[in-house]
Amino acid sequence: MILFKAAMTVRTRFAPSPTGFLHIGGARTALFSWAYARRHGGTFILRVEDTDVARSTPEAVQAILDGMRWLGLEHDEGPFYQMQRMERYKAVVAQMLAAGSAYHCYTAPEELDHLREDQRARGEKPRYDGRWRPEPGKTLPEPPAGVAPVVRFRNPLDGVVAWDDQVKGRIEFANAELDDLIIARADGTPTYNFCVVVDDWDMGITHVIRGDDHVNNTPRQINILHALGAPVPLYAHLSMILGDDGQKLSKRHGAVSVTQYDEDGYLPEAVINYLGRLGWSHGDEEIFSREQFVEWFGLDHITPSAAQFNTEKLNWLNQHYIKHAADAYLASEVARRLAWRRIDTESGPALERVVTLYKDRVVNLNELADTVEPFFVEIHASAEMLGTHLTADARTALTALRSRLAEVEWQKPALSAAIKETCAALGIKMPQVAIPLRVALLGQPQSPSIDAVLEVMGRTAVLARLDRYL
RNA sequence: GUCCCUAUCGUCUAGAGGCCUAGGACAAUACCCUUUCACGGUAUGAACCGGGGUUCGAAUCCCCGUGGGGACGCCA
Repeated sequence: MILFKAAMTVRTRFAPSPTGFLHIGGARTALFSWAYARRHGGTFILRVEDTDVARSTPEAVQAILDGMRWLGLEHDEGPFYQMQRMERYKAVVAQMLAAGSAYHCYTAPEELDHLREDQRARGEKPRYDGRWRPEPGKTLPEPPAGVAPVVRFRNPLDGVVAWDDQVKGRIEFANAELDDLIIARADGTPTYNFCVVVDDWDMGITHVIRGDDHVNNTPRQINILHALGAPVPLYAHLSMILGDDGQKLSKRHGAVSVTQYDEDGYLPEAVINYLGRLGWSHGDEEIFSREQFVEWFGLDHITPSAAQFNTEKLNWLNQHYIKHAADAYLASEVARRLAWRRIDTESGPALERVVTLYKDRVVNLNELADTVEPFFVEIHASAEMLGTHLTADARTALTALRSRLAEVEWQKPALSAAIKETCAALGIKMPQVAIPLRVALLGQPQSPSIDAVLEVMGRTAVLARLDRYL
């Protein structure tokens, strides 16, 4: 059987409006759209919905692009900017006006406000009453002089609009619930619901994957598509992501940029994995790479209900990815972070070796940078720490150890033996020398295996640091 | 108010009428490992919102409540 591949090619899009950074909810929507296109060998399109001139900014566009790049969600086409497609929208509006599927409305905004107030007072759903809608046999009011009209879509009066939502199942709306929405403002600029329809049509979008706050827009968009004689794409509405506290995420409450996760020490692999698992599942699978996710991803098995963000689980994944990351990769991440602190990692022990020591002991990259830092800067234990750990007995032990360290072969087994011999000679236990040694070298009583620390730090640095206290 | 969506452990979820004594993961607790702190391992507690149906049988299907969310803009 021969299939028309071109006709079946999946085309998805991510269409953020540049009024702020890319937050976690938008990132998941982008991830799912991207993954769906990748899964089916399709095309992923980035479209910037910047028709709200008052609130859109170039900085926000850049922030979104940065977020996408950090997550590794590369688009195949675009970014397209709606502001650059004005001519096309205006042409379609003119076409609809000519065809009678849209009409001019001269109702002033204040009049609309009154109308809505009255309707609410009566317990009705606020909506435009169709006073300028042309009907056979109906006499329209005389257009007021000097008033620029808006253009409204002539929505069907009865019947239902329905679609099989790919995540929520069949959804139906009675046309009677829908009013005639404005598709072009008085100044001639088109509005959101209209631009989306024209763009999705022009760009050949086959699957609209977006946030579930758009469910109510869908029937209107479908009606416009019908009026235009355009094909109706498949819709998949993703439920929202709630904050860690179960509250809705908003700019004022909890919403942060995905790039903030970078600054906070998260690996993009961990964020992708976490987001992929939030609201989607593949049986009991918890840990999967970006590639594995793409291979498994589908629109079925997406949860229709809202999900609460859980930082603990993200941390767990981040820890996992750090533990399993290549040392060179980790070293470059840590170097970048230490550079933020103006710490030079070029001199001193090989960063990769230090990172190896700590990678399975931390949950994020900043913490890794914290633990690695003492290897590259002169650190001094606090007076309290010294008082507690560098007692007279401890100094005696360290002095004894120092003479062995001065000549021992600088390899873990020999270093370990030197410590054990010192303990045996003095009749003390391991911790009695290992802990003061940690404090002297790193300024803190915990560290990985002390022999490993010695080996990586190097003889010169170890002896120099010890001598400060002996 | 009206319309739309939604409901399994604290959290993310598995579950497509019998496989469910409801599984996994995070988190929690306990123990083990250990030169410290972690890591790791083992174990334990923890859920089908309520009420009606349908059916021999319901976490799964239907209806009604209730809770939660979204929308009702010349915002997107």
